[in-house]
Amino acid sequence: MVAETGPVVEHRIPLSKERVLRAAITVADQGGIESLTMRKLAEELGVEAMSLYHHVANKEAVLDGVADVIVGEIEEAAGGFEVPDDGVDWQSAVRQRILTAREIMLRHPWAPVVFETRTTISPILMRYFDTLLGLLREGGFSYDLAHNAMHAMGSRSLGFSQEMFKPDNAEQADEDAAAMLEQMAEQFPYMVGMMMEIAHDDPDSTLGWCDDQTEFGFALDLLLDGLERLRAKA
Amino acid sequence: MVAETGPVVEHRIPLSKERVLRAAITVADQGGIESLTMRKLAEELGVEAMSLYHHVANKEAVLDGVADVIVGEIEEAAGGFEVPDDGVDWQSAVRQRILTAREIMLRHPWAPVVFETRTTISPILMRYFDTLLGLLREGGFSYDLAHNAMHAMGSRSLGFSQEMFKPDNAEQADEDAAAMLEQMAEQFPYMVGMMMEIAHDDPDSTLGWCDDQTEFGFALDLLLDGLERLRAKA
DNA sequence: ACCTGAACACCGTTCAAGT
DNA sequence: ACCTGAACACCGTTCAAGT
Repeated sequence: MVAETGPVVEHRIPLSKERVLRAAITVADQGGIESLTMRKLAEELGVEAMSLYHHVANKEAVLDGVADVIVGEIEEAAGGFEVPDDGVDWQSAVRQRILTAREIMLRHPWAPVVFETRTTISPILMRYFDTLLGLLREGGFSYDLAHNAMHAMGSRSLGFSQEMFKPDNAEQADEDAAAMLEQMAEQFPYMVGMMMEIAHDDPDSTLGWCDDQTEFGFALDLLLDGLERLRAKA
Repeated sequence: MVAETGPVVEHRIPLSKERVLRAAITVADQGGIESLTMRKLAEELGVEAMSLYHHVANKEAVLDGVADVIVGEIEEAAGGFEVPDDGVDWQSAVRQRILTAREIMLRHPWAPVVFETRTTISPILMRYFDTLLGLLREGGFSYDLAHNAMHAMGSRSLGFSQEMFKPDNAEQADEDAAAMLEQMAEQFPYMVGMMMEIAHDDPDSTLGWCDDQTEFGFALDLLLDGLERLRAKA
């Protein structure tokens, strides 16, 4: 009883939806999204799993909330979701906004699967898309072309890289790539040819791990340049 | 004992990895990927869950196998993964191959999440990408530009649509959209403006449900046209 | 009011045992 | 050899009970 007043006070920070969502992001950042269980989340908060249900309806609500917090991080990093109403260079404005979103997503590599599994679009996420659409409109797009543009950007507009080859282990990827070079030249001639040329041009490059930032920028600008051409032509 | 010879024979079709994977695809097609559990899969095969482990190492191996079967379906639909070695119109060849992949993916809407959660690239999937790369090379791409092109296409090269707005319930989406039009004009001005124009131009269109095929084609051709421009300039 | 212990219905998977 | 029953360690979630 005597020693209880000290440390016990720390445990008395009351639970709240805010704290639960923040803790969920911490757990996912540290152990990946598959490590985010209600029990683990409770442990992170020094509480029993069942206590969480007084602040969130269920696990889906946790994931909904986590997605919203992340959009909030994007909004903060972007300095708000404002749409300047004249003299916008739409292309650099859209590029900047998407690259900001990407920065946040890089901090939370598990975030894309959370967004992809949401079944409704929350108000703040809708606000993100509305202002992105606004940048296109104020930049001279018709609604029809802007509509097509939003679909063409797809999840890339939230900073998702959409890569098919994304090893979670770069060393393993390099080993795999090296094994391919040795054994599979006749099975995958073009892949092997490409890797050999990359290795020749830049001997220090890792074979299995491309420069994500460069590749993301290439794809984004390819889209934006194509859209600008269509806008100017219309 | 007397009546056993008849129906029992049906149950004697021996289990095999092939049958397990086919059944897994059937279960996922019918109930979605979240309904694919080892117990459900066993039930589909008229067997106990534990029997599956004599033919597949674990659930991850089931998902690996399912992904391979789907790439096999693409290969069959494409008439093989050949790369004609001269006189290729790369743009229509690549477009055709990707649209074929998309046809298969539309039959298995759950497939993208299966591919996205694989941690290794299987030989047949590598073969798909190798021949796609081959189409670019034979169409006049440098390895460097072809490399960038593969990254820019990303998961779209397997027919994934990468849409952010994909309601699993079109009616619900329409209700949501209608609610937005009424209540949220000042909160999402550009979205509301876009929807009102679409509704005006095509009064029969559902607000929440766009023409996926048109949107996919628009995005794909935007990419392919941009790549052709870069190829011709180089 | 906020938190909890025990329990339930599900998972994937192991193991020893059946034919 | 192929299949199974019982069990284990995990899930998300409910409910009645505690303070």
